[in-house]
Amino acid sequence: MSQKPNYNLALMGTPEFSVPMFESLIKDNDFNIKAMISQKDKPVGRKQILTPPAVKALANKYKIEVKQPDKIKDIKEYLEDLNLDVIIVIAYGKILPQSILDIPKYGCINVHASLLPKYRGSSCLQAPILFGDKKTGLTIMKMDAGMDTGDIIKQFEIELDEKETLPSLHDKLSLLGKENISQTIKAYLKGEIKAIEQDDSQATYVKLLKKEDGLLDFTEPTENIERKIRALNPWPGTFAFLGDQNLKILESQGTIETDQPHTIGELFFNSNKLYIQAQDKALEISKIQLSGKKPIQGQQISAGYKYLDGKILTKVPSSSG
RNA sequence: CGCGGGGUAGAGCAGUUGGCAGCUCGCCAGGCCCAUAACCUGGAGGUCGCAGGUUCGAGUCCUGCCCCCGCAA
Repeated sequence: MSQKPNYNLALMGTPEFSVPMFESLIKDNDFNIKAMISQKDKPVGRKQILTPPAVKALANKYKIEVKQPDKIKDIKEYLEDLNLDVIIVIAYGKILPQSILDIPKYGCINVHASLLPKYRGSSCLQAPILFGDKKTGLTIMKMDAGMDTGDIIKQFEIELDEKETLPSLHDKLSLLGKENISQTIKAYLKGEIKAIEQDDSQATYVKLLKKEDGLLDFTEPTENIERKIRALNPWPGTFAFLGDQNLKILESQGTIETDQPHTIGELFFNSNKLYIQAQDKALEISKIQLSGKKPIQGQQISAGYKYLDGKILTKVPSSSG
């Protein structure tokens, strides 16, 4: 097995999601990883500490050269000199121009966390939870100049759990990719798999999520709110306003039919559990965080926050608590 | 010096104009019950983040420091 690697690769990616898949490619002796390309270090947290992207630690571990260009075009010549067979792109965060896509001999291959052509775009992990889908998956595809429009090499499906959350789905798909990426790409490069065009008529798009997408509207059905809480935590988070302060709702449990009338958006306790009244039913809230406080859950809520009983959550801050 | 909230019993919180440190839960012991996350009785558990200052007296007022968190990114 002391063969020389068959293919020269460059890896492009940024967050934790890419790491297991990249590591699996790095460990494969058929691949020679020439470089890793990632977004620049970003300021993070209250103190704006410059933090490197997750893949950078991986690159350092395996002594792979890392480039973090302002603009991808800045490293065009660098990439051309690497004599690449293929570039693997996983959650890089930017759209690649045709001039870059053309560099590797076999083009660029992308791993996208949805069953394309469904959920093209940025929030493909959140979307299936948000819409209550039964299944989602990974698409490995050949990239073209459009956003997630390239020909499909192979897809892998998974079932969504009823309690699926963003982190749990993230980990499942990341692991699924880790197990399959290496052989799928090799099979494609050897010509054993033929990429198939996407059916554009079936395409749907999901936008990049913003902070305000996490604002909860209790005039919606309970079911929607419950999904939203599972789909949007920890980022961008789900919240509403309690007076002028921000109340994060981090986890919910089951729903109950309310015999007593409650106002929409009203918090109340029932058997020491906290509920929020939505359009049709009330939703049990099992983990919350108030501004300036740590997240608390379960019994601790009724222990210290009994005063929340009867308070109304609103979509806009108001001066009176 | 970006804005703001906070550190009090194992956990979550309250503590008015300075005057014996409290609440809910948990924990320990006992009781009740066919039974229980229910209920009753009793109990343990605190250097009130750290240091200094004002005062007859500081959780509370003043100064400095450490730590945690929300907004913003």
